[in-house]
Amino acid sequence: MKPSVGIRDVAHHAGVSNATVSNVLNRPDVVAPATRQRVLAAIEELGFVRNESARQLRAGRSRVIAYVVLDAANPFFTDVARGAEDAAREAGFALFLCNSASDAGREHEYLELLHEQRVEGILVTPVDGESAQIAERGTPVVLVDRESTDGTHCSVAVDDVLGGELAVTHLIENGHTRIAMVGGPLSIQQVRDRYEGAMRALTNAGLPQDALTLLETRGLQVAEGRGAGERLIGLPSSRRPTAAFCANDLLALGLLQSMTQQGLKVPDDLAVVGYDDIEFAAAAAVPLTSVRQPRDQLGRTAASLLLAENEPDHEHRHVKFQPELVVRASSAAKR
Amino acid sequence: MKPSVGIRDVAHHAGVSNATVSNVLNRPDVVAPATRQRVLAAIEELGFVRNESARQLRAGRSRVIAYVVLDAANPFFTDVARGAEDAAREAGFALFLCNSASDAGREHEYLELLHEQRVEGILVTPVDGESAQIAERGTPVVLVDRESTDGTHCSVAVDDVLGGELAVTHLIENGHTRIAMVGGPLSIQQVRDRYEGAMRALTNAGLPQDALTLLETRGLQVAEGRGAGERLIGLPSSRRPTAAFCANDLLALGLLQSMTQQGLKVPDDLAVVGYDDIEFAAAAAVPLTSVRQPRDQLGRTAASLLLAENEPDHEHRHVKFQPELVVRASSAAKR
DNA sequence: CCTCGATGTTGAAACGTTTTAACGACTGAG
DNA sequence: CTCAGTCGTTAAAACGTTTCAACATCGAGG
Repeated sequence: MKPSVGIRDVAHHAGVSNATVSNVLNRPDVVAPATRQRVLAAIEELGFVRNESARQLRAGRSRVIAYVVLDAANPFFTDVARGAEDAAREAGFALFLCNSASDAGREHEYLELLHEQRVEGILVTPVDGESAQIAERGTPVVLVDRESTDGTHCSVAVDDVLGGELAVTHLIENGHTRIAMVGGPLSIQQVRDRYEGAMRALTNAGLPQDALTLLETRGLQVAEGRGAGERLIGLPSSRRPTAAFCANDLLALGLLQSMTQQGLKVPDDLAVVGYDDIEFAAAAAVPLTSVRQPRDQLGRTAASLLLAENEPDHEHRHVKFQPELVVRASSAAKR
Repeated sequence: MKPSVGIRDVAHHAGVSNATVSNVLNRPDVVAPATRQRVLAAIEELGFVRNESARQLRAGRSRVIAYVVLDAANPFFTDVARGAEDAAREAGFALFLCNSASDAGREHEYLELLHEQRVEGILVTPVDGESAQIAERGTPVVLVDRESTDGTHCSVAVDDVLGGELAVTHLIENGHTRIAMVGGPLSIQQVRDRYEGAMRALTNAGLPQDALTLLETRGLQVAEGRGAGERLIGLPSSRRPTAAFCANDLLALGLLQSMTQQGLKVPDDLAVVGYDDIEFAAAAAVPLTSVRQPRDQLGRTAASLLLAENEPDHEHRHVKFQPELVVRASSAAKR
């Protein structure tokens, strides 16, 4: 471990004061070119690396924002993150990604750490409905892909109820009257909303509530989708739904996989609709019908709102985007 | 903006000294239960959040490590990250993810920032071959999925040459003698190594070097795979390769997509082998033959090596795992 | 009654920056 | 020759913690 060269070592080595070195680092224009050269040379020679902790402690501001993501393995979130990063970077900030992996405990730990780090702001797609966890602690927080219930934060969301409605309406129009909704746990708001939308579609079409069966999963990963598929296959074909609406594309892909594995045809034996329209949806075994969300915009907007929080007369805003149904082979009309 | 309550406010409010508050935070056992309660109450009441910058400045250590990833949208890397995070968390560290998005500039910026932040250590899957960028700057660095050329860092890698060899040998055994290698840019070492392995397979089989055509792409994303597919389709079928080895699964999925879109059959018109065996490979339009890497272990091992760097008598180590071919429908034997 | 060790608490000195007000040296105008 | 204004540089005071040696207090053992 090197004895850690500091700004004063550089100063001494270049024959100037600490203040001048600091100026070279932060306001290069204010220091005479000759001196600047000398200082830069010293920095280079000593291998000086500015200590961000000290800088931040004194200067009071940080140069990073963070995004606590629900599941880093879900391409939907990495796409959102990408949008957020682009916006952040344009404003001169770096973005750190944290993965809560749908675990409320982890989420809490990360949020706590980020608050302590005094990052400039935090984006978060929370695990559970209670945004109580996400209390105001001095650092601006923006909710992503989730509407702020109590108005204590800005939020950027997509109308998930509408999304669910679009999906199931589409299935109904294709002649399905026995439909499964695959998703869970219901503690995740996105799942609840999409379910609600699905029910609304039934009502609109004059179908009974029990036309839709909820097949609750423990998570939103591919493996859970496969599990749901096995449960579906286990049903006698007379009672088996003819269509499934999945709360996200990972579930849908898993479902698809177990169907083809068991020799059932999609969409003939089971029509499938996913959610998010991730890039892999189009490349799936059967190209997946899905509800598309404006991922990039979601991220960009979230970052913008976050960075606007420091403005003097800030009012919390709630932006809501509209989803869009993308029809592909997995939900072709019933014969 | 709250006037930011500090440790001394808490101390004053609880009628103790700063030192005691600090003790409550860091060595709860050393302070009398009654006092501890009083301090905790004060913390709660004032909404105190410890300032990590100050803590780190004084204490000299950080509680986070970071992973600078080549492409956060590639599930391969998020899986590696997951392994690294698990290992880190077991050792009491948090993991921050940074996305270089295959951009050397971004990578450099993130590394610089992380050095300045004095994180406990950095994992990185570097963009280009020159690990010169990743100079020693006082913070331990471990190379992930890339072998350290000059031995200045620990590294954890998978034998990519062998992987390429496995893939192409498999194709040759299935009767293919006109093979395309899809991948790029060649500045990425993984691509070069896999290419080298592919060539070696030719040699082993006694095939001429020109049995393998390199179809260089600008990146390793799905879209690039689609592009490569279009280029392949443009060839007269007499000269078109009968098999393609893709440098990763994203490319393979894109390739697959453009094939089916143009009505070409996989594997009949074109056999396809991918690399990484990401979860989506098995769920693809045609289940993808792929070279599997031990993603989770890669991450776990990398984190372990990183955390071991602080040991007094540390020697840089280079761990190399073996890849494994997973055969699926996309490369079924030639008729 | 004195001494000793154990137990809790504390004052003050760091940690490495940024920032502010002040300083001296010039320059050109009056 | 003075004065005002620039320009470049600097000393010193923060920023909010952790840590360390020192200090009370108290009960037990002699």
